[in-house]
Amino acid sequence: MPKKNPNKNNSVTLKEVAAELGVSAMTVSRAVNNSPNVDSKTKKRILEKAKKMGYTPNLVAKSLVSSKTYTVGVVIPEISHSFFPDVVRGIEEVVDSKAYQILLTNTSDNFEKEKKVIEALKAKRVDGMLISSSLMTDNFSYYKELIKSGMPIVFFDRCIENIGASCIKVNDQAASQQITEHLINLGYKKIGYLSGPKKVSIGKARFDGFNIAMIKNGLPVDDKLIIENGYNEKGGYDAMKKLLKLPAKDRPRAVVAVNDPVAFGAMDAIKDANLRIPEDIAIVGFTNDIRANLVTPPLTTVNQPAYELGKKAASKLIDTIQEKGDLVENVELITNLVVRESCGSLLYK
Amino acid sequence: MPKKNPNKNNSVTLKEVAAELGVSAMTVSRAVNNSPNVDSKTKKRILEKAKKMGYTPNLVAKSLVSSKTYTVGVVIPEISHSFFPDVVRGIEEVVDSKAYQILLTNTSDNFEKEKKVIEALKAKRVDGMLISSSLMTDNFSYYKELIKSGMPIVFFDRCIENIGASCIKVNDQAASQQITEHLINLGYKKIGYLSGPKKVSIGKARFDGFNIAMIKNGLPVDDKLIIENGYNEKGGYDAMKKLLKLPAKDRPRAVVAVNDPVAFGAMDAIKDANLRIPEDIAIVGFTNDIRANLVTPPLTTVNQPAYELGKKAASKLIDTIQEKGDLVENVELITNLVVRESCGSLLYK
DNA sequence: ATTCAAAATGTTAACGCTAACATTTTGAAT
DNA sequence: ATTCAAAATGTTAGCGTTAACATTTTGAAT
Repeated sequence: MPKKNPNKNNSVTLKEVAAELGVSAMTVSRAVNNSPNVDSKTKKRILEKAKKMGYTPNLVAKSLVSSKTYTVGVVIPEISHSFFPDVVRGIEEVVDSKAYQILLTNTSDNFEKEKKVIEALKAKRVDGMLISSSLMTDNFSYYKELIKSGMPIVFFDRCIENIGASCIKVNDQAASQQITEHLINLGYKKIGYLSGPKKVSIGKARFDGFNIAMIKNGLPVDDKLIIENGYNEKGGYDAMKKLLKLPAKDRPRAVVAVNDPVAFGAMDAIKDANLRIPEDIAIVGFTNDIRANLVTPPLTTVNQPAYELGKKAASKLIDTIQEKGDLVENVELITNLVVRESCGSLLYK
Repeated sequence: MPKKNPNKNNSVTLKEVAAELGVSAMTVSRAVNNSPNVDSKTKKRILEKAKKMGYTPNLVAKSLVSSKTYTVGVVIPEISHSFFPDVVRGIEEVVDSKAYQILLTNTSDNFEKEKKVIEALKAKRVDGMLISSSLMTDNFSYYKELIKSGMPIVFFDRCIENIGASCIKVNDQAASQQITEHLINLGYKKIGYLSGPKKVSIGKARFDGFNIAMIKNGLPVDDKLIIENGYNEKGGYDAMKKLLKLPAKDRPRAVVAVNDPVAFGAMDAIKDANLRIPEDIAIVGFTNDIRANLVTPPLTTVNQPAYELGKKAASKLIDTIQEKGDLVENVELITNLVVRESCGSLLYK
């Protein structure tokens, strides 16, 4: 068992390779970094010796010199469902191709934790951050300062717009309006809305879209039919339960959910109440979660290109880090309505 | 627009705070690190000034001194499906509670990329690594050297056992045997197997379990009914297609898939061939993917506690890093058979 | 007032690397 | 053989921090 000082790693340094060969550390540095002006024989000797000694460059030291870590922070509100993993896959792919890596952090939709992890990422001197924020709309100062400090930031999906950072997202409001109008066109009039917290960007945008659709079509927006809760299955289940407690005649005939997990939870609540989807209550979601076409009945939803969103956000961040192109940009990726069975229809009956 | 040198970050240093206050950098260091022997008034002055100046400690420099990064590398073969995101959630939770963060890397099940990312993680001087390896069973030397170098490693799910690193996984072989015997007990005799590459630990273990079950029950293992392919939906689809090309009388009456995604792909292939599950071909999986109870028919599978597996692996790694407890340990988490409808039954017909 | 240990603060060097500059070596042209 | 620019190699200092040791200040006990 090789003894070792617990606080010191025992890895080989440039200097040790240099000493072994009787050259200077600088020459070794040049050799391992493919710098010019190194004799090819010297280089060969050095690389061989370095390999034999198990030399691995110390990027911590290198970062201290260069002020670059080739690491980007990724801040997401949850890891498990299908949307964020797909986004992360897109991010990873782009970032890896540019020789960066990602420090992944999860905020559990908690702004205090969000601030905490961002401070940690700052301390670790990431070259930039990709953030899907759980931030309240009334507290931008934190991010304004972060951006002012020069940290490259790209928001994605849950954006804070127009405070100096780029934003990659989908046309939440328009898509939400579109799917609501789809229900309206199918003949539904009494439509409820299962919202996430409206202080989150997507919460507000999607709710606005719902409202616009209703108003534009002369339908009443009934506050009793709008329930705000979390962005996950449990949030949807509990919200729907509340709607179902209303007297039958007051209940919505159709429901728009802020995202698919909420819709799934709501569907469970509807089934638990022994009601049928869509015959008793129709429902639509937003995300096109991996489960959307598997639930019973399959969920009508808005397809959000998660993987592409991740790729685009990562490209934009790396461009920002490398100061290429227009620095600040708001990008809206295209969504499309995916009509399945959960929305049913009131026509031709 | 604040001008800045692209290669220098403009963050405030200890020394700058010190100069501003006319004290030494060391005193500032002590103040911000809560070291003893700092006058409480001095400390207060320093902390206030540091805050006002926007000081954030530079962990890169700190790491260079301490040889600790409070970062662990996580190496997984894919990001998108339900199993690994759940594992990562477990990892993140534990690691965060100990003030570590994770550098997440994706190998796409490619051993060359696996080596590449591990080299990058070494260069970044992570304090340890959590690895789910796509490694060939005949090439342990790479990992043996990595472990010998003193890098704390914990394998999870796809382990390389008994080469000096801990391993957290489920009882793959026994569980695979159990689910195969479940099929046998339901009356199936002609059973096929959709395998992942057997050079991956779980590939071999699960296949062994299948074989043991067959042999123990006096059933023939027919090589033509065993197809090896990838661990994902497409792998399962293509593998099943091959089985379906057999003359009807040679086809398996039931199929064991190495994991749920492979089972999902196979189910699509079966449906595309206009056959019924389980009436024409029964099928079982392994994982208890989030989709397993949603597909039609719901998939009989082995529940693998992904989140707990992630938590356990992370705890073990941090214990190893901090040199607590027995260093090397093989842990098998408990699985349970989840019987749904895809396995059907040949009994009482 | 003096003493002196404890508390507070300061100085130096080192972590591993590379930019910037300095020196030595090489080898083609005379 | 000498010259001298180009190529190869070396030296120094600094990135931001802290461990280890050095010095100064404090204040209770005399």
